[in-house]
Amino acid sequence: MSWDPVYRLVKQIPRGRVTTYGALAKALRLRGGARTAGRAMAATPPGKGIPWHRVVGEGGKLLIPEPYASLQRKMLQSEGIPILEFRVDLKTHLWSLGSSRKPSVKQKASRARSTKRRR
DNA sequence: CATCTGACGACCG
DNA sequence: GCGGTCGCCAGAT
Repeated sequence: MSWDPVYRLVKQIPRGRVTTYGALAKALRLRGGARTAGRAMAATPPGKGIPWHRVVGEGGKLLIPEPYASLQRKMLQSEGIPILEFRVDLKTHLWSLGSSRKPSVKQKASRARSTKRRR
């Protein structure tokens, strides 16, 4: 598949270092941009020795959903990379005084498809 | 073959 | 800072 170059690069990330999807995409000139790099990781076949956990979002943010997220944190920490993460889950627990936002349980249904593409 | 789906990120209000 | 939109395109159905 066309992910080969991506995997090859990711495999070269030295222990204790990380990179971002955007950087990856840029380095490889992926036409789809960071997103394509992301898909490449999502399609990463396990057991191939590909250190997918060393690829994070721009700014060092961990974007992947569970159950990978916790695994990734664990692996990175075991490599000596501290994860700074304090902050409560404001998104779901913040009570906006008075009015403002409502904490409804609405799913974020990932990024809503653009207006034309609704289902 | 047609559609839907996103491990993103830049931009805008 | 936060939520929504847009571009982009390889797989899965």
